[in-house]
Amino acid sequence: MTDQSNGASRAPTIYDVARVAGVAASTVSRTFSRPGRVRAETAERIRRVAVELGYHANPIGWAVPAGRTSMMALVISDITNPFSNQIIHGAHAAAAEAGYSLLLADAQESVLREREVLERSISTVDGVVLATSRMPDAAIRTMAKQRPLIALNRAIADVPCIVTDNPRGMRRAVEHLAALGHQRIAYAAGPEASWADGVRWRSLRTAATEMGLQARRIGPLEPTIGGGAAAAAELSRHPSTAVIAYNDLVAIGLIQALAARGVAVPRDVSVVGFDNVYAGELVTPALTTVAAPLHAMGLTAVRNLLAVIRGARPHAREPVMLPSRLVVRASTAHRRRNRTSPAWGTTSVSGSVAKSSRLTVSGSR
Amino acid sequence: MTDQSNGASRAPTIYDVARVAGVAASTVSRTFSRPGRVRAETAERIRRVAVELGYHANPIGWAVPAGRTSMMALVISDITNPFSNQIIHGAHAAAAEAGYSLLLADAQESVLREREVLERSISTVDGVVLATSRMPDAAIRTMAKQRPLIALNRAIADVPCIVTDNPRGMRRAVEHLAALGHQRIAYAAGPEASWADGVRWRSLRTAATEMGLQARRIGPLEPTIGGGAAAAAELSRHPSTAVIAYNDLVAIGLIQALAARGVAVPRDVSVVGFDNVYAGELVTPALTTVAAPLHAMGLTAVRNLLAVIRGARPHAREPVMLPSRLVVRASTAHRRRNRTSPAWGTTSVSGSVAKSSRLTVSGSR
DNA sequence: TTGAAAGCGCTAACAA
DNA sequence: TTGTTAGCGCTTTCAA
Repeated sequence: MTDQSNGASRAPTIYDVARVAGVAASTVSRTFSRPGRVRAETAERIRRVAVELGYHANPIGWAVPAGRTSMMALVISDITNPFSNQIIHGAHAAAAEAGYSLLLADAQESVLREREVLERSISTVDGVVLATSRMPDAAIRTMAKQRPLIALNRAIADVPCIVTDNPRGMRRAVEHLAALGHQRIAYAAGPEASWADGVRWRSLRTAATEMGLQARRIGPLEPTIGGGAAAAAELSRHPSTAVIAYNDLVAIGLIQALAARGVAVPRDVSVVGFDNVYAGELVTPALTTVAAPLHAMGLTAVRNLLAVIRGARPHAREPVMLPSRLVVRASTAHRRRNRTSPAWGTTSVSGSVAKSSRLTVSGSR
Repeated sequence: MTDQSNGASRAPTIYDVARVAGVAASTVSRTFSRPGRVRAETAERIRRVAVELGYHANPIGWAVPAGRTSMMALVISDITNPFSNQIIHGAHAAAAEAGYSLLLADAQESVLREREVLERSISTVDGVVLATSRMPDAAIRTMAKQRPLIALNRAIADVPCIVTDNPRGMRRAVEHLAALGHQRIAYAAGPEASWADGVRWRSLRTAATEMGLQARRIGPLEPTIGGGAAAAAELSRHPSTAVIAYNDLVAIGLIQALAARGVAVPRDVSVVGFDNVYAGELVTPALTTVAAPLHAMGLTAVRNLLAVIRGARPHAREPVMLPSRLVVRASTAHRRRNRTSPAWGTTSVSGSVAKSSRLTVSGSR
C-alpha cells in the first residue's frame, strides 16, 4: 500500500547514470563539466542515459567540494517599500548575468529579524548585499568578516559601501525651494535607525544655513504613507511653506493628508520627496523628488560583490558614491507672496497654480 | 607578501572545533543538532570553542546527507510589476515562518529566461512557486515532476494551482459598469501568453452577453503603462464609454494617455483595472479595480508548497481559488446621457462629475 | 556519553 | 580516454 507517487523517490544521481551507462562516475562528471575530455561516443551514450533517467546535476553536491554555492543573499530592510523593487530588479539582473542566484531576505524594518535572516542565509551564500540596513555598524562589521559583504545605502568604516550622493541631492532640493521663494523648510524625518535619514537631515541643515534659510525637523516618522499623514498633523500645528520628506512615500502621504485638511500642494505648501519611486510620477500632483539611481545601485552592489568574491580587494576606505539628481515635477511651486502664511484651513480656490491641485481638495471633502 | 586579509581563509569546520575541543566530530555535531545527548560539561566546552573560533554550521554540508536545502524558489514573470511586490512579500513571510529561505528568480516576461532561471534553481531547492508563468502547460508539468511545484495565477491540469476568482471579479466589474449605464465595454488585453488574460476576456464576454451588453477586445498589449498608452490610441479610433483593463498598470497608462488627448476619466470614459496595486489608490482619479488578494496568494502558495514538500498529496484536480472583489473608486462614473458618444477631443468642462477629472486634463495640456 | 566509520552527490588528482 | 581514490562539511549508524 505504500504510495511513492509523490515524486518522493530520490532524484537520480551521477552514480545511477554511470551504472546504467556502464562507465565510472568521474566520466559522467567530466561529460558535463569538461566536454571534450570524453570520447564523443561515450559522451553521447552518457547524455542519452542521463536524459532517459531524467538526471539533473545537483548543484548542492557540487557546492560542497567547490566551497561556493553561486548564490548571493540580498537582505533588504522592507520588501513592501516600492523603493525595494528596483533595487531587487537591478541586483537580480547583475546576479543572473554572472550565473548567480539571488536569495532574498526581508527584514521587515526590524533589526531583530534582519539579524535572523542574515544569520540564516549568510553561510549558504558566497556573499551578501545588505540594503538599507538598520543594524548597528558593529554588527554589520562582524557579518562582513564572515562573508564578502557590501552595504547599500549606508556608509560603514571598513566595509565596502555603495551610497547615493545625498548631500548633493539635498542641496539641489534646497536650492530649488529657495529659488521658489521659500524661506523655511521643514524636514519630515524617517526612522531613527536609518543612516540615510541622518545624512539627509544634516545636509539639509548645512545647506539651509549656508543659504540663510531656516530648517526644522518633524519626526521621526514611519517611512510610509502613514508616516506622511502623521507629519501632516504636526505640520498643521506649525506651518511651513515647504517640506522635504525622508522619502516619496512620506511625501505622498503628507500631500494626501494635507489635502484632506484643505491644504493644497503646491499652492499652499511645496513638497519634495526622495527616491523617485515609480508611483511618484503617477500621483497628482506629480512629485518633485530627489532621484536615486535605484536600479543602478542594485546592479553596482552585486557587481562589486562579485568582484570581492572573486578576490578583489574592496577599497573600503570610502564608499562608492552614485550621483543623485533632482526631478522637478508638480508638487513644488512659488511661495505665495500675498500672505505671510499659507491658507491653512481655508477652502477658497483661486489663482492659476491652485487649479492644478483643485481635484485633490475637492475629491476628499 | 601573501595577504589573506580578504577573509579568504576557509571558515572553520566542525573538525576544527572538534580538534580544539578535544572531542570527536560527531560529538560537535550532536552538540548542535541534539543537545541533551551530550554531557553538559562537554557541550559547554564545545560551545565555547565554537564561539572562540567563530564557527557557524554550514548548511550546505548539512543539505547533502539530508537531501533537502530548506530553500524554495519563487519564480516570477516580472519583478518590475508592482503586482509582484505583494506576492513576494506574502511568499517570503510564509517561507520565513517555516524556516525556509526564498530564492527569487525573475523571468522578465520572457519564456526563455523563465525556463533558464527555473532550471538553474530547481535542483537547489525543495520546491518551487511559479507565479504568473508564461511557459506552456507541458513545460510546467515537466518541471513539476522534478520537484514539488505550485503554480500561482494559472490553472494547469495535474499541477497544484492557486488562482483568484477572475470570473466572479470580472462579473462584478461588468455589473458595476452596467449599473452605471454603460452598454459597450472594451477590454484592454494583456500578453497572449497570460493565462489570466484569457480567463478575463472570456469571462467578460460571457458576462456581457448575459447582460445584453457589447464587448470588444483591444490588444494584445504589454502589461505596463506603455501598454495602456497603446490602448488609448486604439480606443480613440473606436470609442467606448467603458474600458476594463488587463491590469492596473494598463488602466493607469490608459487614463494618462487619454488625458493627454483631452479625454477625461471618468467623465468621458470609465476605466476599471485588475489587481489592486498600491499605486492605484494614489493616482488621480483613484482607480476602480478588481482586487486580487496578492499577499494571501503568495502566502497560500508557499504554505501549500510546504505541505507538498512534507509529503501531502496535492489535490491537483481543481485549483485552489481565492476570492476577488471589486474596489470601487473614482475612475468609474455614470455614462453621460446628453450625448451618444463621449466628448472625444473636446475640452469643455461641465457637470459635477467632470470636476473630479479636471486636473488631469488641464495638467497635461 | 562518546568515538569511529561510512556515506550524501559531486569534483579533482592521480593512475592506468 | 577512462577508472580509482580521496575528500568537501555534515549526519548517522554502530560500537565501545
